[in-house]
Amino acid sequence: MTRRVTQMDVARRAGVSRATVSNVITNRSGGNVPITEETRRRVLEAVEELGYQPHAAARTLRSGLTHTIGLLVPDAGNPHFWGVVRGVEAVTREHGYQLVLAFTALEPERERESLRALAQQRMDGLILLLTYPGRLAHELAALRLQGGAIVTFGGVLAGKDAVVQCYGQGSAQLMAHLLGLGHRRIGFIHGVARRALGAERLLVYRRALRSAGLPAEDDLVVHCGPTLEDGLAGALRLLDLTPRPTAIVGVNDLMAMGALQAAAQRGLSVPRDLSVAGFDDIDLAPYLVPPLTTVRAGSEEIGRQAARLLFQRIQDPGLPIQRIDMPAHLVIRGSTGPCPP
Amino acid sequence: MTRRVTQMDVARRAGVSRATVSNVITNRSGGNVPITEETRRRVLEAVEELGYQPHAAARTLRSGLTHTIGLLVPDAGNPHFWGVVRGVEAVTREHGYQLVLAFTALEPERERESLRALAQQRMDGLILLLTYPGRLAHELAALRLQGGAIVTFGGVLAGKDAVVQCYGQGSAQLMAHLLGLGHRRIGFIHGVARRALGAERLLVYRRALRSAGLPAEDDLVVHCGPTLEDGLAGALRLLDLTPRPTAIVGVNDLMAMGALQAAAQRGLSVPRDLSVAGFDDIDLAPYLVPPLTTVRAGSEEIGRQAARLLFQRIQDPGLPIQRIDMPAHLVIRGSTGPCPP
DNA sequence: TTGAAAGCGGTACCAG
DNA sequence: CTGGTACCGCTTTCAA
Repeated sequence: MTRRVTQMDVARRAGVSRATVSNVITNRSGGNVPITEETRRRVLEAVEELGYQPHAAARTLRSGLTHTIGLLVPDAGNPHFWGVVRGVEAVTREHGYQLVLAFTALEPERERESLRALAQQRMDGLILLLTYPGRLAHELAALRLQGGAIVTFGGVLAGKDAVVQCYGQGSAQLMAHLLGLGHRRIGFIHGVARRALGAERLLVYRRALRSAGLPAEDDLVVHCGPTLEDGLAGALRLLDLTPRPTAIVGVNDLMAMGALQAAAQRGLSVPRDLSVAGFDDIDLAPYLVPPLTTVRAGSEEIGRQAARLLFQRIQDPGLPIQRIDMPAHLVIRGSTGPCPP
Repeated sequence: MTRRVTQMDVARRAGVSRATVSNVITNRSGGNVPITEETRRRVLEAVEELGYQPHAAARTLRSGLTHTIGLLVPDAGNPHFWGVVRGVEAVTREHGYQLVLAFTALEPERERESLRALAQQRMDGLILLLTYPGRLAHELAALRLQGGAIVTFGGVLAGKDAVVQCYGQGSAQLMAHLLGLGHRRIGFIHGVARRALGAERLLVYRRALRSAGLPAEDDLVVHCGPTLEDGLAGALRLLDLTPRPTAIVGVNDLMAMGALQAAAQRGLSVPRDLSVAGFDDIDLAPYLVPPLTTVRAGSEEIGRQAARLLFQRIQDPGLPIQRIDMPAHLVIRGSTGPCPP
C-alpha cells in the first residue's frame, strides 16, 4: 500500500505552502482570505491529480469539529425507528454531516455502552431515542456531555432539546372511533421494553373506556415484550378470552400486526369479526392486508425535526431550550369496522 | 462549558507522565510494557474522578486506526437491508467498533458522494452494499481506497472480498413449488432500481417456465421501481391481464407485499385465488396475512458474514481474497397454494 | 518501570 | 495574497 497523500504532497506539487492548500480547500477564499484564481486552480489541479483526501481525524483534532452526529436507536427491529433514522439521515446529509448509528436493542447496559462510545467520538451532536431516560440522564452527567448539542426523543432530559410524540389526542380519536363503531370490549396490547413506555396511550385507553361507562377489565390489557412475536402471543391471549374482544389496539403498529396475524390464526376476519388498530403509521401500514388503521405522528418527520433542532443548537448553542411537540392524528384504514352483532 | 479533560490532566492528578496514562488505558500492561499495580490503580482512579474520555480523533491521528467501519446502504426503505445492518452491527459491536452508516437511496450520485465521505474518515473497513458496482469500481480507484479492507455485497469488485447471495437454487425451488401446485400463468414483478439487479431470479423464472413447456409471455413480467408503491402498481397491472395469472412472484418481499395488497384490492383471496411469493424473507414475512412464502438467504446472516469477512481482512490484510456464497432456500408459508381450477 | 519528546495531518494566526 | 509555525491530544520509540 502506497503512503497516504497528504496536504504536504499537494502543496509541493502545486508549488505553494500547506497553509495555502488548506485555505483553498476549506474555501476560505470567499471569506477573509482572498486567493488568486491562478493559485487556486493549481492547487485544485494537484488535489485532483494526487487524489488527495483530507484526513478527517486531523481536521477534527485541530478544529474541534467532527462534522458527525450520533444517533442512538433503541430497536432495530421496529420499522418506526427506521422511519426516524431516515428522517435524521436526510437532514444530516443536507448539512453535509456523517451519521454514526448505535443500537441499544432496548437494553440499558447497551444504551450506556453506546453512549460512552459516542462520547469518545466527540460528535458535534447527538440524537438520542431513549428507552431509559432516567438512567441516561445520570450517564450523561458522568460523561460530561452536558455541553454538547443533544436532542432527545422518547423522553425529556433536563436542559436538552426534545422532540415529543404527543399521542394523547390521537389516542382519544382512536378510542372515539372504536366506541363510535359500537365496540365495547376493546383489548390493548402493551408490548414494550419497559412498563412506563406507551403509558400515555394506555392511560387514554383506560380513561376513554371509563368515560363510556365501561368497566375496566384487567384481562383486556395484555403486557408483553416489544417484538412482533410477543405481540402475536399477546393478541392470541386476548382472542382466547370469553367473551372475545371485538377490537384490539396495539401500543404500536408492530403489536397491531401481531393482532392481525393472531386473528388470521384463529380464523377471524378483520375487520368483520375483529377490528385492529395501532400507533406510529409505519411505512408498511397502508400495505398490510387489511390496511392498518393507526395513529400517526410521522416517523420520518420526527427524525427530521429532531435533526433540525440539533443543527439549530449546533449553530447557536445559546438558543433557549426547545421542545417540539409532534401532534398525532388518527388515520382510518381498512382494519377497523363496525362491531359485529 | 468547562475545558475538556485531557490525558495531561489525568497524568497530573495521578502524578505520572502522559505516556504512563496512555499505557494504562490502552492496557499495554498485559503485553510488553509492565506497569505497577499501584500506578495502574492511581491512573484508573484519576480517570474515573475526572470523567476522562480519550479523544478518538487524536488517537486516530496518531495510531492510524479509527475503530470504525463504514456501511453503505442502498435503500433505507427496504426491510431486507435493515436486517443486513443489524447483522453487521452485531459483529461490529462484538469487536468494539463503531458503525457509520451512509444511505444512497439507490442513486449513483449519492453512492459516489457517500463513498467519498467514508473515505475521508479513513475507516478501518468498509462494507458496501452495491447497486451500481460498475461505477463504484471506478470511484474506488479514484479514491485510492484500494488498500483498505473492503467487503462488498450485491456485486463483486476485483480484488475485494465479497458476500454473494445465491438466489439461483432457491429460485428454482420456488418455481418448482409453484409449477408443482399446478400454476401455469405465473407473473413476475421485477421492481428494482436498475435492470441488472435481480437478473438471476428473473432468469431462473424464465428458464423454469420454458422447461415446463410454457410460452414466454412478456406481459407476465412487469418492470417497475423498487418501492412498495411501485410493486402495488405493478401487481395491479398483472392482475388486470386476461387471463389473469394465478401466481405472482416478486423479485423481493416488498414486491410480494405489493402483490398481496393488489389482490386484496381486487377482491382476490390469497392463496385461494392467487398465490404470491417473494425473496429475502424479511422479518415481517412470517407475520403478514397470509404469511409469505419466500426464498431466504438470511438478511442478518448476510450482514454478519460480511462483517466477519471484513474483520478477518482487517486483522490480516495478507489473506487471500474470499468470496462467501450465501445459499438460499425456499420457505413455504401460507401465501402459496394450489392453482384454482 | 516510567518519562521525554517526536510526530500523526491538519488549521489558524501572524508576519511578510 | 502567501508562507512560516504553533498547536490540537494522543501514541510510540527511546533513554533513563
